[in-house]
Amino acid sequence: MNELATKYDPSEVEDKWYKFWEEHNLFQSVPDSREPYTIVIPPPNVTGVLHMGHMLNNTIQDILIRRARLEGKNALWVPGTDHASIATEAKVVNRLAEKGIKKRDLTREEFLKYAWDWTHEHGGIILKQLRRLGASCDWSRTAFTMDDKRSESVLRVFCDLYDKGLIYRGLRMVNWDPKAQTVLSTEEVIYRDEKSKLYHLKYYVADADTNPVVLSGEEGEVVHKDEKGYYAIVATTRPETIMGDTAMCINPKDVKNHWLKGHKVIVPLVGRVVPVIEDRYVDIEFGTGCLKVTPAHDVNDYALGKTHNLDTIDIFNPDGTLSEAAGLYVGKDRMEVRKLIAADLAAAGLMDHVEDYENKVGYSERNQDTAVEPRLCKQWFLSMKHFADIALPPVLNGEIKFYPAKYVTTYRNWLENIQDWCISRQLWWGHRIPAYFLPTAESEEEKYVVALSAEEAVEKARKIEGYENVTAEQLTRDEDALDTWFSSWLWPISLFDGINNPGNEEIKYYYPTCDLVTGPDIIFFWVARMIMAGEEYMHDVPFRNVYFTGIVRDEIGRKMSKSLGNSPDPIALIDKYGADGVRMGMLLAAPAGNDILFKEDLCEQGRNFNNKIWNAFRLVKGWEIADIEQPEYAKIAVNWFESTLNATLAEVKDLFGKFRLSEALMAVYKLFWDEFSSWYLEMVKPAYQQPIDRCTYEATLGFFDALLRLLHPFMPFITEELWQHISERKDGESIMRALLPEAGAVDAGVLVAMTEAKEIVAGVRTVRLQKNIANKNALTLQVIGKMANPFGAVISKLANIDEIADVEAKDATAAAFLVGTTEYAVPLGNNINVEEELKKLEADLKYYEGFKASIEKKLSNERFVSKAPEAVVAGERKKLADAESKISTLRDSIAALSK
RNA sequence: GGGCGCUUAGCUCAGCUGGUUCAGAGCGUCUGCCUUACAAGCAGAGGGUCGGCGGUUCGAAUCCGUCAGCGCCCACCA
Repeated sequence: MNELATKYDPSEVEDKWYKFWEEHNLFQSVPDSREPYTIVIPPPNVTGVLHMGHMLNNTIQDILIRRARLEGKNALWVPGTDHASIATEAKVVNRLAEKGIKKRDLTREEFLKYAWDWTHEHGGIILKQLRRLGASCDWSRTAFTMDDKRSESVLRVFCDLYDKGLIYRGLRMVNWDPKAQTVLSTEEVIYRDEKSKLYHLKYYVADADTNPVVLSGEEGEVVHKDEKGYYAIVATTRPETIMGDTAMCINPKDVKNHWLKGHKVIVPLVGRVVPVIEDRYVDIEFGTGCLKVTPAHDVNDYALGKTHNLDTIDIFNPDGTLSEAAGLYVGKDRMEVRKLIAADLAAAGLMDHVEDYENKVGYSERNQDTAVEPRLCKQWFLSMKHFADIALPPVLNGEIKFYPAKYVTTYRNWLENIQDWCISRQLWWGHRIPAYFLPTAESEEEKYVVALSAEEAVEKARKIEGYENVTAEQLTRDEDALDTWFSSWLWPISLFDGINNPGNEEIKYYYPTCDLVTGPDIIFFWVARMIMAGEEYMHDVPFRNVYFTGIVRDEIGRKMSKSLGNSPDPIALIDKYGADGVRMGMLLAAPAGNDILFKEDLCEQGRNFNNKIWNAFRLVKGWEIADIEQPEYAKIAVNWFESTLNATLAEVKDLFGKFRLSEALMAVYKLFWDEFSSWYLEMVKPAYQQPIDRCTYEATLGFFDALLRLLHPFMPFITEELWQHISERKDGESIMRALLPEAGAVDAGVLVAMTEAKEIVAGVRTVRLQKNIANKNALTLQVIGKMANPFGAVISKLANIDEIADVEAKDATAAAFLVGTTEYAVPLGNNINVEEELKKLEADLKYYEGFKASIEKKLSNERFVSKAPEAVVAGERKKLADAESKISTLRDSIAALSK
C-alpha cells in the first residue's frame, strides 16, 4: 500500500462505490423477519435542484439509515418527489410565457401536457444529485405524489372524508393570490412588517344639508367641520378599497364620535351614501375611532357586514385589477390605484392627512412579492376539529417525540387554535377534485356529487331526485385541484399503498416509519397533517421521532437564498471536498434544531479528517509483519485502546438515541484522531524500518475495521474504500452489510492510568519544547518517591525516556512538573535556567496556596460541614490534603534550587 | 398583543435533576517543528469574574425574580 498517494482523492472512489452499492442492491429493502427501520424522504419539489437545506436534511437521513443498517435492522429509505402544485404550475406558466403562450389560451389538457413534459424533462434532477451525496435510498421505490398510486390514494381519501362529512364546500373569506390566481390556506400566507402609509380620509356627513347635524353637546365629542360641511375622518392603509365601502363603523361607547350616530356619510370620490353603524369591534383608540367597512375585502369587515346586514361589493378582478363594480380606475392594478387614488383624494380635498405607518401585510408563501388579497369565494374545506383531536394526544403523550422538544408547544398551540383547511386551489397541476356538478338553473343552488370516477358520479347523481336520467356528459367535473399538502400528508401511508390496499404486507411491515427528518417550517404544513392522516387511516402514528433540522444560514447568519447569492452550489462543494467531507462539514455545525451557520472551512475540516483516516491507513498497511514477541508497550496500548473504543461505542450509541448527531460525530472524530492516531498508533508504531509483531498488527487492523464501521454512517465512501482494503473481501461484500462493533467492557482503571501516563508524556514534551531538546535525544525521568503509573513502557517510548528512576530528591538541575500529587523531573545537566525555573515554581506555589486557602475557608464553615453531604465534605478534605502535598513538594523544589 | 427560546473562550456550541468528568469541546490564535503515515500535518501553550442586578442555599453557569439585548412562532386592530 505504500504506493498510495499521501493525499486522499475522493473523486476516484466515490462514483465507484456508489455504483457498486447500487449494482449489489445494497439500498434495497423487502419485508423480512428483521426489525424494520424506515424513513420516508420529505419529497423535494419535482423540478427543484439541490440546495444546502437538502444537503443537511439528507445527510442526516442517510446517517440514520446507514447506522440502522449497521445495527442489523432492515433499513429502508424511500425517495420521491412532490408535484408542488403551485410552485411547479408557476414555473410552467413562466416557461410558456417565454414562448409567448398564455395559460388562459390553452385547454386544461394542453396545459397539463406542457406540465408533464416539463416534469419529465427537469424532474428528478434532485434525486440524481442526492446520489452524489451518497444517499442510500431504495431507488427502486422512487415515488411521485402525482403518480398513479399516489393519485388514487388522494382521490380515495377525498371521497372518504367527504362521505364522513369532514369535507365541505362553502363561501368564505379566503386568501387570494392574485398572481397565481388561486386561493391559499392560512398557513401559506406569511406576514411581513411593512412601511406603509396611513391615509386619513374625509367622509362627509350626507344628511347635513337637509337635516343639519344636531350636536349632542356631550363632553368629549370631536366634530370636524369645514366649509363643505361636517365630516368624519377615517384612517385606512388601503384607500383603493373605498369603492367597496358599504358602511362606516364607530364604537357605540366612543364619546368623541357620538355625533355621528344614526347619520349617513358619503364615501369620498365614490359619492356613495353609506350608513354609520355601531359595533364594539371598533377600537376607540385607533385613529379617529371611525372605521370604513369593506365587507368584500377584509376579514373583519366581512364579519361586520354579516352582523349588520351590509351589501358586499367586490371591486377586484381575480388578477388584482379593479373590476367594473369599482366604477373607478377599472382595469388598473390595486397597487397602482392606491397611488392614484391617494393623489386624487388629496386633489379633491378629501384627504385630511397622511402619516407613515408600519403594519403587517400578508404575502403568498410561494410568490413572496405578491400581497395576498382577502376575497370572498366558494371553496372546498376540510373540517379540522376532528383532526386536531386525534393528532394532539400522540405528541403530548410522547408516542411521537420531537427533537428538540420545544416544538411540542408550537404544535399544540397550532392544533388548539386550528382553522379549517382550505384544500382547493384554482390550479390545473395537481389532483383534480373528484366533485361533479349537476346541471342546474342559474338561480338554483349548485348541486354536486363526489365520486372516485365519472361513472360512479353518474350513478350517484341518478339517485338524486330529478336527475334520474342524467348522463355523464351533463356532469361537469370541478376544475380545481387540491392543495399539494393534501397529497403529501398521506406520504408515509401512500408510499406503501396503504390507502388503496389497506393491510397489505408492506404497509404492515414498514408502518409506522421510525424517524422523520425535516425543517420546522413545515411542522404545520406537513408534520402535523401526516399525524392526522396516520391516525385517521392507520389508527397509528406515522413515525416515532421527528428530528427538526435548523435553517442553513451563511456565516453572518443570513438565510441562504438565490436572490442573495450566498448559497454555495452543493455539487461544486462535493467536487471540491468530496461527499464525505461535505457531509461532515454539514453536520459539524448542526446540533438539532439550531440554525447552522455554514462556512466552507467546515467542509475543509471534513476533508482533512478524510485525509487523516487515509494516512493512518497508509501507515498501518505499510508495516512489515514478523512473528516476534509483542513488546510490553504494545500490550498496554492494545489493552487500553480496547477500553477506549468500547467507551466511545457506548457514548455514540447514547448520542444517537438522543439525536445528537454532531456530538456523536465529534466523539468519533476525537476517537480516531486523538486516541487512535495520535496516541495508539504512536504507541504501537515500530521503530524505523523495523517490523511489527503479528499480534499487535492484527489487533490494530481489528481496531481499524471497527473504527471504519463506526465512521461509515458519517462518511460512507472513504470507509468503504478502506474497509475493502483491510483484508480480502468476497465478491459483493460491503461495509454496508457489516455490523457495528459491540461495545464490550471498559476497564476504568486502565483509562485513568493512561490519562495520567499521557500527562506525564506531555510534561516531558513540554520540557523538551521549553529547553529546546530534540525528541531524538533520550532523557531520564526521575520520579520523586515511587513510580506508581503502570504504563512506564509507553511513557518511555512516547517521551523517549531511557530510564525511569525512582529518587528521593531530584537533581538540582532538573526541570520538574506535577502530575496528580507526584512530582516528575527531567535532569538537564547544565541546561537549566535556575531563575526561570524558580519563577515557574513560585507561580505554582502561589496558585496552590490560594487554592488551599479557599478550601480551608470552606471547611471551616460550620454550616458547610454540617449540611453538605458527607461525600462532598470528604472530597474537599481530599482536595486539601492533595494541595498540601503539592505545596510541600513545591517548597522542597524551591529550596533545593535556591541553594 | 400572546407564546417559546437564546445570551458560557476570538467564532460555533456542550454543560441533565445545584457540590471532582465545573468552568469544557471543535475551529481559530500563539510558540516550536518539513521527526520517512499525514504541513490537509506533529508537539506544546495561552484564552471566559458563564449578559446585568437582586434573591434562595452551607454552596449557583445550573433554581427563582427582574432588567437589557437577540431570535423564532402565532394573532383580523383598520
